[in-house]
Amino acid sequence: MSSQEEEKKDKPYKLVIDHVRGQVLSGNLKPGERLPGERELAEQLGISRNSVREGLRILENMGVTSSTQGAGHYISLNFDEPMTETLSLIYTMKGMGRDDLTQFRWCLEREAMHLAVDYASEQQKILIGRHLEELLKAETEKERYEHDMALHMTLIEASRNDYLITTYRALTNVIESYIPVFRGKIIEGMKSNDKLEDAHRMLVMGVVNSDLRTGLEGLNRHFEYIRQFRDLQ
Amino acid sequence: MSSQEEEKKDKPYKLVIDHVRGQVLSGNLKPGERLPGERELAEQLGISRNSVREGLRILENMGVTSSTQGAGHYISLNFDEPMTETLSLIYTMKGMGRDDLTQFRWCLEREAMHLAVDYASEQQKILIGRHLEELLKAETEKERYEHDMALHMTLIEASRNDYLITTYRALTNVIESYIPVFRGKIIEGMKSNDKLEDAHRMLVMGVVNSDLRTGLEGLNRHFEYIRQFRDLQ
DNA sequence: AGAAATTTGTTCGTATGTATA
DNA sequence: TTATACATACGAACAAATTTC
Repeated sequence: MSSQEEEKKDKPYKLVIDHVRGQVLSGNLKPGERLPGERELAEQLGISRNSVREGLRILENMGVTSSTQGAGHYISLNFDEPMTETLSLIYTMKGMGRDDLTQFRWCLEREAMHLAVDYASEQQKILIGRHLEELLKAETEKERYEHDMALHMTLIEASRNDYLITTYRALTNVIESYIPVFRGKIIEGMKSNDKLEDAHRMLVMGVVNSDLRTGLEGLNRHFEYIRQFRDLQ
Repeated sequence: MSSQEEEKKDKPYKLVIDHVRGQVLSGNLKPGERLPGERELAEQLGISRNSVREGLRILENMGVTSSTQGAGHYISLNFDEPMTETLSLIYTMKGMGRDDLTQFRWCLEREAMHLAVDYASEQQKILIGRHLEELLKAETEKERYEHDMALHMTLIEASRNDYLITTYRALTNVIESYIPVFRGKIIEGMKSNDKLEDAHRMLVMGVVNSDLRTGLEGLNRHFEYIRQFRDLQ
């Protein structure tokens, strides 16, 4: 017998997710507000408390809700971190290629540069300049890596586009999982290479001076340089 | 008292996620392969079966694993759909703005165009052409919307960049949740507007003829047109 | 301040349907 | 067909933290 055309009875835990999503989207449930108790939800949805918990765990893991023992479940106020973790786990699990990742980063940073020259705050301009200084005088691999990442992240944040920022954060997490591979190739190369330093200088100068042309040129040099290492691989 | 510096005892369900992630990343567990039974996992990790289930549910929801009653849990072979749902739920819940969304789509499609003129397969060229035809002769709002989406999705897929494709798929889902709002404004406007039709024609022509300049021009006209509706809002 | 009630955290037990040999 | 292993789902119990009175 075919078992495909049966009525698809959604699994109980999905009821919870849909219910909460609906409440949030309808504005009925706002950030910071408390959800009904697990037992009450179970009764409302006609499922067991265990199933309710499975659904709530998923929401918690995505960063939509957070729970405190003894208190209850709440709609999250700031759920960047768990969201980033979930996103990056998804990307990582899919096992996508590094070339695609680099290409995608390039794309996002280019867009960010377009926006950053218009929207970067004074504070962000100062910050990205500081990251550049730190990067140039860094002495250990780890320092270089961290200031490099911080510099690029500041560029992205200066775009003030939430999708851009969120997506890039997740990519950064994915890169971390590649580090054992990347480091030996790219970071080591960064050590004594003037080209990369110049690229970073131009990139930052573009943001600070709202000079799109210079910023994009720096970005291009930066990724052209990285691309070399791909070709050697 | 500060409660930040306590030993962070990971919640039981996180042990499951980390365990599976580790097994997948180490190559010890490959797509299609079966996980240990829930009871066995519970014993291995020293937690209860219910906690194991919570962790597995999260992985299932992200599309990393799938389970069949009676058989067991397996590493997914193709987990695009659940992954997309999770991604879009995250985006939706974060409640990001529509302007940011449009800006981000523009960015992704521009990059896709750059790649598509080089990498689009013959089949994809035929497909995107067909979507254009269908779009031009569509009569209902729903038809127009669906062919429009399919056309843009084909462009993205022609880029052959997994990150681009995955991210855009999620965005498409987010858009669906905006439809009640969008439809009255944009789709209605599409009905009798030649500018948008021309934009789509140029866009497709660019992909089919590997003509980057034309493709980008079509893309720009397309999004410039959409931008109008933002300003009116 | 303290006790009681409420709520989540975690586990165990059990009944049921499904897949597989 | 039968037997076994397994996931599914529910219910109950106790621990731990919080809130409330």
